[in-house]
Amino acid sequence: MTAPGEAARRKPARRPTIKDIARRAGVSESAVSFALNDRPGVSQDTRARVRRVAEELGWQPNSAARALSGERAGCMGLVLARPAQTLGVESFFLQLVSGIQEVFAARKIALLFQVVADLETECALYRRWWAERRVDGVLVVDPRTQDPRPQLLASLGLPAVVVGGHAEPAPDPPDAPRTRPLLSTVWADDSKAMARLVDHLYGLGHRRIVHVAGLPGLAHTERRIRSLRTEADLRGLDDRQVRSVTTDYSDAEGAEATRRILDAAEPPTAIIYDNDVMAVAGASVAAERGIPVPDRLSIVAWDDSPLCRVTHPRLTALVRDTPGFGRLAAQELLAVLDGGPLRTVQGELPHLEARESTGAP
Amino acid sequence: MTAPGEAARRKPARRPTIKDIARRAGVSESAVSFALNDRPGVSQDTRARVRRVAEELGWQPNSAARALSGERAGCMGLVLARPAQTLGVESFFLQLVSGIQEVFAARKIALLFQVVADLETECALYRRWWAERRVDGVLVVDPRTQDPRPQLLASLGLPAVVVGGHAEPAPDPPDAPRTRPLLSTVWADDSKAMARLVDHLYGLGHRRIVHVAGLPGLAHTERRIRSLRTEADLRGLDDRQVRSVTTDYSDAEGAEATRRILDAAEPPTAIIYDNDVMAVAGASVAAERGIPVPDRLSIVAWDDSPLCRVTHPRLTALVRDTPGFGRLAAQELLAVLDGGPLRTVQGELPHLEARESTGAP
DNA sequence: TTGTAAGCGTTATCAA
DNA sequence: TTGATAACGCTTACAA
Repeated sequence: MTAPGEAARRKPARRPTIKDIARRAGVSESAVSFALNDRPGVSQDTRARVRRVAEELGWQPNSAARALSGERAGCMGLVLARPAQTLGVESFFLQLVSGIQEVFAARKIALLFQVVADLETECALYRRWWAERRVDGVLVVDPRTQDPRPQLLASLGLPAVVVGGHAEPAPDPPDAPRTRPLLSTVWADDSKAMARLVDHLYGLGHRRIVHVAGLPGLAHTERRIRSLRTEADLRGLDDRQVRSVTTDYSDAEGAEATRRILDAAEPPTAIIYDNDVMAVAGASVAAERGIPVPDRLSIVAWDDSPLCRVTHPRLTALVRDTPGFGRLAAQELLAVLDGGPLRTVQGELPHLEARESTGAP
Repeated sequence: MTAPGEAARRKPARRPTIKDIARRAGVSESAVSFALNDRPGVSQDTRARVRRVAEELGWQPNSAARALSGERAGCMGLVLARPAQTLGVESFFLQLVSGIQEVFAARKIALLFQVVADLETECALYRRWWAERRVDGVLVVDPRTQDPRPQLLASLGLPAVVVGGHAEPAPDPPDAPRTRPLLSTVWADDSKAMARLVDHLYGLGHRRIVHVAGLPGLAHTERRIRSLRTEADLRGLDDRQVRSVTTDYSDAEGAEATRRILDAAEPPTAIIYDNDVMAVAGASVAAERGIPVPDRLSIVAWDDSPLCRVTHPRLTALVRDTPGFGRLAAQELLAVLDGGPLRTVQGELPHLEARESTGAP
C-alpha cells in the first residue's frame, strides 16, 4: 500500500487524498467531502477535526477528480490571436491579464492562456477546450465587427464574456435586423472617449485632425472611426479635414502612416494614435523632420503607458484603468457561470491626461 | 430557445465520450482507447473504423478523466511574480511566452499562467498546483541568486526548468561548497554578451561607463554586474570609472538613476541599461538636459524592441531571440518530462545591433 | 449525523 | 484481437 519502493523511479512524494484524511480522522470519505466543502450533514465537531487533518496533511483537492465528478474544472481560458510580431509591444494586454487574475486567484481559479496565430485557430481551440472539458469559461478579447466567436461559443454552451465588445452591435449589413447579443460583454465607451478627445483638440483650435487607427475589422477600431466621424460632423468638419487611417498597431506602420500624413498637401495640426507605441513612433517622425510638437503638430495617444511619459515632450494620453477592466471582465464571467443573466457591463470611462504634446496649432 | 434569465438552465450540448464511439463503432470501450492511443492490440480495420467515428463525433479526450487515470494533466505552469506595476512594460515576457506556447501547442499541451505579487505566493502556488495535480511541470522565470524555488520543486518532484538561470551558480557565501544544480536550466551567456558590449564601447574610446541594472537579487542582474566588473578589470578600469547601479526596471527609476549619474562630478560617457524602457527613459533625460547623444553620451539597451527603433536617435541594442529562448525552455521541459537527464542548455548568444546612440565620446 | 455505493471518462489489467 | 472490469479521487444520492 504505502510501500515507497514500488511507486516510481523518480519517487514523487505521494499526494494526500480524502481517503487519507478519512482514515486519520476516523470518518468516512463522504463525511470528509462534506466537511471540506461546507456542506450540511456533518457535525461541527467532525468538521473541525477533518479540517485540521486536511490542513496537517496539506491536502488540496485533485483538480482532475473534481472536474471529472461533474464539478467545474476550476479553470478559465484566454486566447490571444495575434501574429507573434505584434506581441508584447503594448502594455495593455499583460495589465488586462493581471487584473483578470486578481479576481480568479481569489477564488482559486486558474487561467489557461494561449497565443495563437489567427482567429480560425482560436475557434478550433475553443472547440477542443470544450470537448476536453478543460475550461469552465473563456474571455474573448479583441472582438471584431464580423466575429464568429460569440456564435460558436453560444452554440457550444461554453460560458464566455466578450472583453471590449460593443454595447450595440452595428447592424452589418446596415439593413440587417438587429440581433440580440449572444454573450455577456464588458465594454468601454469609446464614443464618449473620442468625444472628449475631439473636444480637447477642437477647443485648442485644431480643425485638421488625422486618426491613426489600429487594425481594421476590430470592433473598437471601427467604433472609434465612426465616433470620430460623428464628432467631426457635429462640428461641421468634412472628411478631408478629419479622417482616419488604419494600421496594424506596429511602430513601423505608425511611423509610415505619419510620414504619409505629414506629406499631404494640407497636413493636419493634430494626430490621434490608437496606441502608445504608434504615438511614440509618430512623435519620432515629427522630430526627425524638425516639426515642433506641439507648436506645429499635436499628438495624442489612446492608452497611456510609461512610454508616453518618457518621450520628450511627454505625450497627452487617454488613460484607462486596464487592470480594473480585467477585473470587471473576470467578475462578469464568474457571474455568467453562476447562472447570471446575459448582460452588457460598462467599464470606467477613460480620462484625458493632458501633457506637453498637445497645444494650440 | 434560451430566455436571458434562465442562463442557469442552459443545457450544454453533450460532449461525446469513448462510450459513444464504442457504441457507434460496435466495439468495446477499451478497444476504442487502444485504437485512439496508437496502442497495439487492435486490428487495422477496427482502428480505422474507430478513428473515423471519433472524427465524425468530434471527440476529444476529456482532460480530467485522462489526468485522473494516471496520465498527464496535459498542462504546464508558468508563474510570474511581479508587482502589477512592473507588468507589461517590457516586451520580453510576452515574447517568451509566445515561444513557449509554440512548442507546447504542437503537442496539445496547455499553459497555465498566473501573475502573483511575490515569491512566497509563487511557492505556495507551486505547492497547490502539485497537490491539485494541475500541472505536469513548470517553467521558472526570473531566477534569483538566493532562490527557494529549485529546492522546493525538487523536493516536490515537480518537473521544472529554470529559464535564464546560471550555468554555474555563484557559491554564496563564497566559501560554500559548490552544489549541483537541482533543476535543468536554459540560460543565455550574459558574460559573453557583456564582454561584447564593453568591447564595443571601449573600442569607441569610452573609459567611464555606468551600467543601470535591473532588480538586485535576480540572477542575471548579479551576473551582468559581475561580468562588467571582470571586463573592466581586464582593461584596467577601476570602480569609479566603471560601475553598476540597480533599479526596479521601471521607466521612473531608470530616469531617476540617469539624473543622478549625470549629476556626478565626472559623469560617464556611456550608459548601459538593462532593459529597453529604461534606456528610452534615459535617452529622454539626456534630451531634457540638452546632452547630445551619442556625441556626449552613448546609450545601449540590453534587449531590443520597437521602442529602441522609434526613439530619436535610434538606440543601439543587444538583440536576443526571445521567442527562440522560450521554445528552447519548453523543449527542455518536455525532455525532463520524458525522463531526460538534468542538464544545462545554452541559448543563442545575443548580438549587438549598433545604431545611432553609440559613438566616440 | 454518519457510512455505503454509484457515478464521472479514461487507461490498464486481465481473461476469453 | 477482443471485451469485461478495476482503478484514479472526488461528489452525491441513498441507506443506516
